[in-house]
Amino acid sequence: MGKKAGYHHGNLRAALVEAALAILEADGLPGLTLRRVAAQAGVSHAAPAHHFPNLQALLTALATIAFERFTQSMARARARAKPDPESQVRAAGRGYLAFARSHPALFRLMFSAGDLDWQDQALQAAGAAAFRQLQEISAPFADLLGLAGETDRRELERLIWASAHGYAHLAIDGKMPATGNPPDVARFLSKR
Amino acid sequence: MGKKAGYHHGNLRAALVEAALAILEADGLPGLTLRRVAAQAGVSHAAPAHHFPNLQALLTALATIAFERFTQSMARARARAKPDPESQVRAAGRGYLAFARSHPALFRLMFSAGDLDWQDQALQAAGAAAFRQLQEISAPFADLLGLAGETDRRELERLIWASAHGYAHLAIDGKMPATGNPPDVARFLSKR
DNA sequence: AACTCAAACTTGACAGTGACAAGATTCGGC
DNA sequence: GCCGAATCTTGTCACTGTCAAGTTTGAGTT
Repeated sequence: MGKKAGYHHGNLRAALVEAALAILEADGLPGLTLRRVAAQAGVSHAAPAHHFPNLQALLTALATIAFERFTQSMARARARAKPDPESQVRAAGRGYLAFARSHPALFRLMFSAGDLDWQDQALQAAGAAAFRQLQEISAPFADLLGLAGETDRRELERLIWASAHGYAHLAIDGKMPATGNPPDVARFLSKR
Repeated sequence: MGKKAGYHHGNLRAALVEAALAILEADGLPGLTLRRVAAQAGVSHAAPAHHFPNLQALLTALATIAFERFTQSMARARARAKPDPESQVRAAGRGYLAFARSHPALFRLMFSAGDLDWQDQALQAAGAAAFRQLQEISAPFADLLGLAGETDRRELERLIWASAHGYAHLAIDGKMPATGNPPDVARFLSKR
């Protein structure tokens, strides 16, 4: 509905983000330059400056979107799974990995060192929402394991996050199988 | 002795690597440029080309050294620890994390996506040696857990690697506590 | 309905990057 | 002692992000 109207002037910001996402999918992070983004959006090389003061700001906007989709990927997987703690942990892990595998460049961007502005409110919120998914599946699982102490529960949370994150990272770097499920933390931790 | 002799002509390759390591520690990956490396080594901007055909080759050499030090970090930690499987797993995890925390830029470089030439023999060897450390601690621990099937043993190996890797990555990104130990996989897996 | 003015966009420039092409230099082997 | 070849320098190119100016456009006010 009509938000696309007006090109010479229009909703450039959204067009830039869309163009950047397309380039990212096609050529990865190194292929993403402000000038290419501008060109693909049909504007001059300095046009983005009015919507994003610098490259980091554009990357931050992209990462924010990425975190939102990432959260959705975990939420979708969880919704399809059974509600018991073990299944939920497994599902979140699959959602984590699925996003990384289908959008490796976005995933790398989300966790790239200094390229992002973590002072940005929207990015912080999107990141926190993603982390909340992990807290939501971790707590019931800690109960199942009978972990009472806060320290133990936090440690379990970190272990679940770290293993999912590490596996995803190694997988998109070709160090883990390109298909198949991640190691089943839930099974290893609960059985026996 | 005296390998340093001769400067106008000399052992430039080693000097370049040393300069690059210094810059990496000081300013991180984005601060590392061929021209700065050349300047710090006291040669012209095009001098590195004869020793490293392109930037990727230099980064690959750096990553190779990084993997060697990384392996040593794990080996040192293991040597200081008791020989039982649990302690060895814990120690390797600490060594993994210790290296990442004290050389974050090198660690990131080692696992940076397309910046490295994994066809390079030296890099492959150094990477394999590091991975071997994980296999060495994983096998006895699998025995301890009574895992017989090859699939299960491989899955455990991957879980240990992934959790160590993920925690290290998240730690140097500020998403995990800056000090303290990683989650104790060995304890979670064996107790109860 | 005309006018103003700020926002959006363009053009142009600058320092810095990696890579390449030629030249200059210096060392090692005969 | 001298010649060839490896090493290093100088110069240049296309490309990058960022800034400083101009130019266009559209929305709000009177």
